[in-house]
Amino acid sequence: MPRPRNTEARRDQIVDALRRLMAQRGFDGASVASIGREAGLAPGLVHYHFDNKEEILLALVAAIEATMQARFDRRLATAETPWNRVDAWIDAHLARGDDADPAAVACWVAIGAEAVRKPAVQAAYESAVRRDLAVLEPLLSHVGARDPTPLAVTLLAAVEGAYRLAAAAPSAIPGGFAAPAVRAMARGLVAS
Amino acid sequence: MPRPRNTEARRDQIVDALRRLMAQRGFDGASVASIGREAGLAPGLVHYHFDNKEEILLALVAAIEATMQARFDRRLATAETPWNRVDAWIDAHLARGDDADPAAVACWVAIGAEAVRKPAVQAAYESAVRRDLAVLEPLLSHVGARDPTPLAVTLLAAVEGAYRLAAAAPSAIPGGFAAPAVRAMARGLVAS
Amino acid sequence: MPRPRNTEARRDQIVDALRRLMAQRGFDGASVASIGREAGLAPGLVHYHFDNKEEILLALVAAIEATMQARFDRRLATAETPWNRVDAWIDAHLARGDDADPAAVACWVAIGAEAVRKPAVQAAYESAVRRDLAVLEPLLSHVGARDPTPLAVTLLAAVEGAYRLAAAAPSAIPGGFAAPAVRAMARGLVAS
Amino acid sequence: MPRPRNTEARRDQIVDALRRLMAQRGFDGASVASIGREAGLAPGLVHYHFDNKEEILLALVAAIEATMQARFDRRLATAETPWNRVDAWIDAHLARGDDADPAAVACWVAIGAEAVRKPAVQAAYESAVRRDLAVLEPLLSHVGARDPTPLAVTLLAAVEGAYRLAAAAPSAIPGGFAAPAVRAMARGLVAS
DNA sequence: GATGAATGAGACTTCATTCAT
DNA sequence: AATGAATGAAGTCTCATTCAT
Repeated sequence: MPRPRNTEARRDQIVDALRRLMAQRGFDGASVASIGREAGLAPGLVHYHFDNKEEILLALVAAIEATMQARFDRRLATAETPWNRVDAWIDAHLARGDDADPAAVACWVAIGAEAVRKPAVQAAYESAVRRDLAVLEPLLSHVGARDPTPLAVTLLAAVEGAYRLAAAAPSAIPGGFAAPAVRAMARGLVAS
Repeated sequence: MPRPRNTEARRDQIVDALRRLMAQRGFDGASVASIGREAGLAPGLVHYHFDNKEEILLALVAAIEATMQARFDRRLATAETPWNRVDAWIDAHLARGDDADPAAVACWVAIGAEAVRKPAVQAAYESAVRRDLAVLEPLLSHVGARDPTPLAVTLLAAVEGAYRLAAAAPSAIPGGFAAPAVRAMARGLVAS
Repeated sequence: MPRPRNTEARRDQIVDALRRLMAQRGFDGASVASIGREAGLAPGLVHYHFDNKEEILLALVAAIEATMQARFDRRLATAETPWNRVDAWIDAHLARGDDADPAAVACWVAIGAEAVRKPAVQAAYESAVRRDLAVLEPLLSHVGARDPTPLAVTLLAAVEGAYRLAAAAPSAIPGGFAAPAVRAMARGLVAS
Repeated sequence: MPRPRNTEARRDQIVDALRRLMAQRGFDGASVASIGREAGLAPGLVHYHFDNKEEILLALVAAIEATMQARFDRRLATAETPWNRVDAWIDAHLARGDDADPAAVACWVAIGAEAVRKPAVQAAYESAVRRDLAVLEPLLSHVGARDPTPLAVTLLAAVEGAYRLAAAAPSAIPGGFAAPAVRAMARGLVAS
């Protein structure tokens, strides 16, 4: 009578624990033991489900990306005009609402820093960036952008920078500035 | 006949060593021992000149900020029109040239991540952000921006995001896109 | 099939190692590494079972106190008169015999010194003192002491001082003087 | 033109700084640098006047002993009867008044602990004990003690124990109990 | 699958002591 | 005498990872 598999559930628990811890303490600050504790698991179990700590981080990158994709899909479903679709992309990334996830934003900032020095994380981060740009570029073409690539990169840069400012300098910037500002920016760029 | 003080020089050496190491390995990856080695100093000497590792990081934040300020001042001296001055600000942050400092960019990305969880670093980072905005806002007013604050924040976000993409996803984005893109963005935003 | 817990046994091993080392070298002289070595454990294991070095010291205070209590209980069982019981208390603390523990005496001297500057140790030491006095006072009442509190404190002071002299100035005082001297002292004090 | 000697004054400054620091932090807790700072001297100067840290401690033992001797001499000068002289000895050690020195008491407790493991300190401590006993024994003879040595040791033990309790368990014992209690004890012992 | 102990390297930091000036 | 930098060993503690059960 084999014991029922629960690997997937366990992995999710662990990844979620890392998300919570990393948002507050960064990656190095989240010890494997603390991850286990946060997930309600015995210390040794973490390494049963993941080969090493970096694997958990990579799984977290994928999880955050998937969440973001889902947010965009929900908004895209009700978008009717080409500009609505661009706004859906912007809002999926920046709007504050029920499905906003400040912990994920803080994690994403930390993930970017890890990507600088860990090749595997850099690869995952770059894939995420590429996929995001691949989604955005056609939307920009449909609102009339002639050379959508640099435009998309610029919008993404603004998004990533807004994350950083929100997470790392919250009291130096006005709250909620990002989504409308980037919408305006998109229009300005397309017009020019 | 007291030994002459050399603390300032030593501190600079140490801060510079951290800059080099942190660009490749992040803050946690740069051990105090490795900083001493990189600076060519005996292990115990680092803690003679700095109380703890975080102090070195704070000194590095100040140093990078000062460097940036100097780059801007150099460009401002030759700027003749209001838009020249805005471009001077953008180029000081983003242009690639003799005085570009990729290591500082990578450090800055790591510094933002540390700011999320270390109050003292957050305070230093926020101060830097505030000072940068205080420089930029009047420049934007002079090119006709009516509400310069959110505009300045948006430009700064784009700059910070460009740093992140350049450091963490270099092969996913075109090199050198940032300065011209942000110039265009500034014009589009002011016009709208 | 979880690994069986052995924390209690390990903690005892560690506390015992500290007892041996501290008797010769004091608390600061007993490094955590040397404690692990003395206990026959891997270096990192000490901090798995104790959060920090002070915790080991507190456990040692409790262990020494328990040993002393057991010595007293053994003697009390055969004491028949009220004065026998007072003598049982004195001998439990001072008599030299099979169950004497010179290492514990040396440790106790060091513990008193640590108590001066470490609040947690002071609290533990004060508790031990209070419990000891609470045991002694009724015994003194039964031999006719009218105001037993200062009397008990004085006897305890003599005991603590005898420890100090025995451990710190062994060749300046006659060996074995303490128990009979304190017995005589008790009689003299009660009579006066 | 040789610079005027000030070695003695400097040594006193340093010893006094150790007295203050050691009372709060113990011997290991008083770093040479902190001693220099407390004395208002440059760090390197401490080792110019003392070969090593232990030498400072030995000088402190001598200083405390001398202070105690002076307190006794002052009281002895006004003592008229043999019991007055015994009381002068007790009060010099225990009475609380203008010339009481709680810091010295705390230091003395720490010194006893150091004596357990440092031969040179043990030697100094034993000398002090011997000298103290050599002063006390004749006084006890004059009040009629037949075998003054164990009696003197017992009184000294009570004094040393009172120091310990006062410094390490201040709130567990009544303040000011010691001097009268030891006076009573002396009378009880001599009578028995 | 799960548990919790075990391992050993390495992190930051403190410090007594020495030395150049 | 005096100053303050320099040295290098050692200390406490953390941690990713492995292992026995």
